[in-house]
Amino acid sequence: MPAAAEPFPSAPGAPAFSPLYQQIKALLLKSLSAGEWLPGQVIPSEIELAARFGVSQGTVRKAIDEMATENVLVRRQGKGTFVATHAEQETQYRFLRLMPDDANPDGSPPALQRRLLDCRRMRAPLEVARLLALKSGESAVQVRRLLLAGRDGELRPVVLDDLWLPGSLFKGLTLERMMAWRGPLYRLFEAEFAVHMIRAEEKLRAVAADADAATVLDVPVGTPLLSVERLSFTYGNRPVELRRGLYHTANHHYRNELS
Amino acid sequence: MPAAAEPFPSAPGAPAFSPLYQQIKALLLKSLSAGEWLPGQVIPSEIELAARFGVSQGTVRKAIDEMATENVLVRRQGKGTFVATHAEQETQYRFLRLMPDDANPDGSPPALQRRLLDCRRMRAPLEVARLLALKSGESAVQVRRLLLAGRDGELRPVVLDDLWLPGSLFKGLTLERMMAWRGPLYRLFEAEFAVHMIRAEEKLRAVAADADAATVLDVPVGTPLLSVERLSFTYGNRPVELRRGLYHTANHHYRNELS
DNA sequence: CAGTGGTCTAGACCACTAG
DNA sequence: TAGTGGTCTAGACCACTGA
Repeated sequence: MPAAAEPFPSAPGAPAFSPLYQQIKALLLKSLSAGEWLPGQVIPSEIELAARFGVSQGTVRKAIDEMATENVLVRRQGKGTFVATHAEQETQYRFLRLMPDDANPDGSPPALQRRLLDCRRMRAPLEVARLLALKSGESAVQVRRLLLAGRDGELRPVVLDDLWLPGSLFKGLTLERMMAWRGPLYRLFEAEFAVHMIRAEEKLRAVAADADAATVLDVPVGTPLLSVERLSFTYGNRPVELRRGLYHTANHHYRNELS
Repeated sequence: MPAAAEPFPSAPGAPAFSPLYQQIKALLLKSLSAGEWLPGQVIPSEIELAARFGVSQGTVRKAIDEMATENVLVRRQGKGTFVATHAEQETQYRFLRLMPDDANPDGSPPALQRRLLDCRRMRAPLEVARLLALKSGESAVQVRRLLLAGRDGELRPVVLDDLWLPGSLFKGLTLERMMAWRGPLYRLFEAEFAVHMIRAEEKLRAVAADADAATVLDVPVGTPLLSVERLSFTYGNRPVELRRGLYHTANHHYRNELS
């Protein structure tokens, strides 16, 4: 048995009186945000972690259990515990709650096509800077894109998204880079910019399509659209993306579960 | 120690090969739906339950843990484990995600007033019967009500709700009964009709206000409204309420968390 | 087959609540 | 003080994966 770390008689920088498994959880999150284990990769086994931290396997297990229910880690029996990613095909878009009206619950993924419209760097607008916790004057990357659904072979626009990202974190991000990418944008962000979205808060509203949105979404001006304002966070509750989506909900809806 | 039940070598009606704690969970749910413990009441201690079911405390604990994260039970250290209810003031409306735009996250409750508009019994419309799993021709109760928010002392309508309930479950439900009730409707349903909503599925859309909704909500015809269609379930995944809400989202929004 | 997570147990001690 | 849930441990065995 290695000369494992002390069971934290007085934890380093931690709240000092939190349960052991919470301290373990914090340490695991630290390793995750430090990039010790990348999205999609296995983390060490429970036994190894228990030895490393000098606690019992049960305590490590409880820490991992919580992180698994938070969708930060994914357990796979017989294989190991993995860092959650936005790459898995089962949940094509992990954060997109849009469903076709005719889909059976928990059925097939929406199967959407993406069309990138714009990507530019700018000084972050005041509101964007505030929500992303940027200093005034810092740069932001703005991306505009469209999602289209196949309707009897013909594609119809369904979602118009405007994204703002902290310029400092997304240095090499260009339209070309995104156009060449297959798969979810969040996966690109993980792979190329080491920015991993783990949580998001959304505010939903009904709004009327303005001239701009109406043109892009191919609907009459004034059409009711579902406005979805999303603030996404990475490890440590750091906001790293602001997104405003306009959903045309004629043949789709936003699905939610309450309990 | 009582002559506790066998550890279910071959479970009675259960899936037979599920983990013990899942069987315990099923048994607890059976007791809950049978009304052995009512919303707001304490259930027996973990030690008692362990004895009753003939398993270890840890196994009961794991069953209760899951039911607590599903918001079916609520643990309170030092006091016991309680059946969840819609009565608690902290979560005034447990299933209502509406928030004032100016509220700080996780802040004060919306503080809404209720105005009941209508309550009638009828043969369930086809679509309602289908979603509530009623036989054709069965009766349903329809309720229409308004929620209003205080805007500088003056009340403005924010939500128009239409509810459909299975007539067989809500025999004595009248407009007068509801008007006399203080507190959430779901609490009334628990207390008077033994119907406890534990889970719901919602479908959200943006729609234009028709003449009817426009009048009641005091907005121009065509105003974009957030349509929230909710199907609520009680124990055993039994659908017991269909609700269609129209939210005026000029000064409020629907808040959601993703992970 | 070895290694992983998943289940289950038994027992110790802590933290909180209430009489 | 007694009773509750909360934490932590150590060890046994099972179920699944992949070489």
